[in-house]
Amino acid sequence: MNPNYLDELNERQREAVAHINGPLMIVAGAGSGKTKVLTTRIAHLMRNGVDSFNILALTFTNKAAREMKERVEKILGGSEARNLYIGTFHSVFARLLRAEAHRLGYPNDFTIYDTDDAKSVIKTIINEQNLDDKHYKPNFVYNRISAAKNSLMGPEEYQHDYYVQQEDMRGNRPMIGKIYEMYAKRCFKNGAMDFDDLLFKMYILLKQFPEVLHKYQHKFKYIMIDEYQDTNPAQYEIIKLLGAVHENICVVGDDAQSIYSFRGATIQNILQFEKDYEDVRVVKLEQNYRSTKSILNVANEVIAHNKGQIEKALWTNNMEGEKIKLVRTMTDNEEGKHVADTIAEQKLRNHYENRDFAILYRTNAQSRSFEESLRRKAIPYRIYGGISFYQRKEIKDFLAYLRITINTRDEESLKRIINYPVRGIGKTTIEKAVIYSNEHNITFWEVLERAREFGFKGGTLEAIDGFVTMIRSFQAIMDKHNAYDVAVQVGKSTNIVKELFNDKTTEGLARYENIQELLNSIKEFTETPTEDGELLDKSLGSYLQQITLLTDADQGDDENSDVVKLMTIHAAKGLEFPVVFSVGLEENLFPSTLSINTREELEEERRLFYVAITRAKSRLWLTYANSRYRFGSLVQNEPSRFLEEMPEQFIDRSYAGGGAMRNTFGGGGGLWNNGGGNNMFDRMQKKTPAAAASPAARPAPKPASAPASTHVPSPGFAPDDPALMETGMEVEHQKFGFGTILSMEGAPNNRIATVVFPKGGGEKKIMLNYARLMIVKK
DNA sequence: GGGGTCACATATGAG
DNA sequence: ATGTGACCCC
Repeated sequence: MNPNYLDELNERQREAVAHINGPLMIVAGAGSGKTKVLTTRIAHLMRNGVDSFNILALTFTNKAAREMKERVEKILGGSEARNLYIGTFHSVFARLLRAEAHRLGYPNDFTIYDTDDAKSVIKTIINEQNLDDKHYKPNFVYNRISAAKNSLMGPEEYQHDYYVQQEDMRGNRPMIGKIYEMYAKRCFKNGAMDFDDLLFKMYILLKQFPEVLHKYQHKFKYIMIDEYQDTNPAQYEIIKLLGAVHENICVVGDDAQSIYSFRGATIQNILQFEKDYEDVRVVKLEQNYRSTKSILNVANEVIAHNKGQIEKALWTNNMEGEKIKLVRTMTDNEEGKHVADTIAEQKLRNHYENRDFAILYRTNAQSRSFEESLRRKAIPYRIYGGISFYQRKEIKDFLAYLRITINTRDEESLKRIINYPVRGIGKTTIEKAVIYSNEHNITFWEVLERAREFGFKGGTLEAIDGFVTMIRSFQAIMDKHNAYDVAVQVGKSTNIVKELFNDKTTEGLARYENIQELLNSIKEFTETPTEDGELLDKSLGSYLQQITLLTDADQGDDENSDVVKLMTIHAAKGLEFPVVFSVGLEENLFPSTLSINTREELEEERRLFYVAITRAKSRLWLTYANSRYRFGSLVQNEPSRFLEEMPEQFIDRSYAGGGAMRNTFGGGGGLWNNGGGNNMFDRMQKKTPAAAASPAARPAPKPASAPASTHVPSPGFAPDDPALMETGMEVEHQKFGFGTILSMEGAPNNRIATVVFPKGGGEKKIMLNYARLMIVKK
């Protein structure tokens, strides 16, 4: 380690790094070298005799954790760094829970449910309870439950909390407490925890088992928390418990960047930190190393509109830089076009590369117009966020096999795949099994294991037994081999890989590629050394545990790819880019209609805008459109109120036609007459590139979906009796054409044939009772 | 089972 | 505009 590492820091940074014992709060403004301070501090602790095993550092994103790990490794070397506990709240707690789960009655290889899994369970319960899912929307119920857990409120407390009950009564949803209770029971029965449980159960574990608390209090003598302004009450209490003995808690945060209240975060945690502990040392990092003076001045003035902040003054030695460019366009499509044009122009003029640009928006749905315009100009880009790879159906299906192999209690996964690929276990069978499992208070899986005992017969029994045998064979592999070996076998035994390979439609091809990508990533997992302390555990269990906690943003972000980045502002927190486009600055969109009802909500939107501005290093564009498509119809929006909060001298409005001023007269339809009476608009419109050149206003036509191979039935086509069909026969189908029966399954009176149609899309499962097949050759 | 049609809701943000 | 869930047919 460079012995002069302290010299590379400014005075404030050094003060923070050098503080070893006792509570410390680092108020770190945007771009003030926060990560550098955190990593250097870890090195400094160790240099002063702290054992690497005793340090815990918690972040919010995998990305932040990875960056911290890498930088600490660079300072310390890999072997020492490996002992540190650095990770996200969720992943670290998942790991600790995995070690202690048995105390809570959970299997150690418990399954982690993502949001979709959780909502699916909730939906099942709502239906079981015969509640109207239009009124009890799974999404809404999920959010209530999530909020409860984040405030450490269990089902009991929820149902007895006066205030909460009042709220549910007002919305006429008195059953949410009951649903919560059943949901918690179901998750427990399934051996599953959702994201919020990783915090909630962690708290319960520490609270109920003093010996566990004691153990970790003494293990983690030094605790560091990144993005402290985004912690929720559950995280807050856990930190408090863990740090209670040594009080060596170092929190780093910026109240101006608190943007996660929807996840239960309370800005109060950081505002109150000084009152939580005795003798809190507060260090403020106020020098910004990232942005130009123009950018920083605009950011500072915007955020000054919020009340009740920790007092600080962010400044920079960087040069003044260009003014912030404000752009108005007519529609969202023109907005996209303008941004793409500007990127092309800036690449030429200022020698930027694609990777220097980021387009930041308020909602994921806004990405579309930018994708189109970038594609049309052949500018490579990548979208972060949105539907994650792991949420794709085929991926979830495949993972469900792996999950079941690890944890047979997981009914959610079991139901997903019990009849995928089709094996003749239909709705009736599943419903029966659910009833038996409830009656005998055993798991769904146990019903399947004892299928004969429960009276399943014939083809159904055969199918169930076959399924059970197959899963057991996976378990046998799992006991001796790594995650990849199991996955390969799953692909083979279930026929999923082959089936997708034979599907030659565009979607089928994409699905096949996704599965291949999944298999590759599992392979990669087993072949690269694990970074976090859990050394070289390449088991299936270890793989599954981390996979659910990955986000799209964590996927192969290779530094070499030269692409424009598109993401939400939330996803951009903690990142920086030479050139930023903050787009869609319109009322109803940013600030969002859903977040302007209270001062707190509006202030959070403003902080979000602040985050957007402060991502930019040297150039910043702010854009908005007069009208945009929403739900297929055009809606008009006024410019965002935030645009009025910026200091004029740092803003270049020449592309905005003065339209940034809101209509102060309150007259209807003022969009075209506003701007405080200036007549710039007509002149400026002509200068707008978007208005000047649009030779091809039509979007490129979408590629026609793969032409379905249309089969014309033979002249004398007449379906034959299903009872006559046997394996090996050649048959004709009205649509799929000629094919050969490969195999048969299912009960005698409900047989399912696997038929390969060389010209009709490969292998198909055909239910003989319904499909009309003609025997061509026996 | 699977493919088609139609109605309908749907979209803040994310581990 | 796009995705889904219910419903119907073969």
